[in-house]
Amino acid sequence: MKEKDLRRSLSVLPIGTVMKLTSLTARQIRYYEEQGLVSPERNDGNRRMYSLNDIDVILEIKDYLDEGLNIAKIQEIYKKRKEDNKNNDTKELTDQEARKILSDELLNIGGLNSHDAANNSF
Amino acid sequence: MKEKDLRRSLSVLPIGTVMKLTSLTARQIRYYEEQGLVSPERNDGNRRMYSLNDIDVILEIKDYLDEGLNIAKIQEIYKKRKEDNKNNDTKELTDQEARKILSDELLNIGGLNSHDAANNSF
DNA sequence: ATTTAATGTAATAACTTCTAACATATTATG
DNA sequence: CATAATATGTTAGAAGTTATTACATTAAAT
Repeated sequence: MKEKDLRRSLSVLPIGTVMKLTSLTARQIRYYEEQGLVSPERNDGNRRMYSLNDIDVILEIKDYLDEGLNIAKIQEIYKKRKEDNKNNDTKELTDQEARKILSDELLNIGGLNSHDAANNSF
Repeated sequence: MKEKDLRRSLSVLPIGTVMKLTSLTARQIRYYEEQGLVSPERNDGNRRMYSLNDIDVILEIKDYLDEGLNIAKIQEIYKKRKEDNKNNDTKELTDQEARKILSDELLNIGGLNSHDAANNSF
């Protein structure tokens, strides 16, 4: 399920959309970024562009805050989570996976646009 | 597979994103709309907002044009397709489906925002 | 009583999109 | 061939959206 991951990490949503999807204000969303909890990409005009993964993170932050955690605690959670992932990333990448990745890279030279992009369902 | 359909029909992408994703100009994208081939929603500020389904349609239009079809032909294709769907929509909705829909409606009172929305993966 | 944390608000600049109109290039048709 | 139609380009001005920065405010912690 590689394409799904791709989809979910495409940065295509402007902050206004994120506001609607999360019921947060722009101020809040930017503040969480300021605190290192999200890192949206920027388009050529310096506008923040969010991915579905970003949305998930933001909704999670919202939940934690609703539960009474403060930003500092949430930062700890994410730091810990990142370390846990480190202990997986290196192990996960082997054999079949490596072949798959190589193959994907070869197939995707030229970027998102060939006709196949359509059938990727985005 | 109801949530996926929901996701795919959420109108959250501004035209700039659609341009990047399709390699088309704003002029082209608006022209296809003018010709009745796509119907993006509008946000409160009258900006077009596209869904993933819209993107698929637009990419399909692009393909047809590349293959040498003109807009008129493409319009016919979509008209025919719409009629075919009519002969399914009424048949498809039965039994299990109906129960599922009812249940979904009950669970979703209040809209997109409750905590569950996060776990819906958007 | 203060400080800190999270969010609100305001101002200004820059970016993005909208509509409408006219231009152009390519294809179709008499 | 000449003309009409199709698809797209370009431009201009208005309006919507987002960015940054700074100051204000409310609630919680010390």
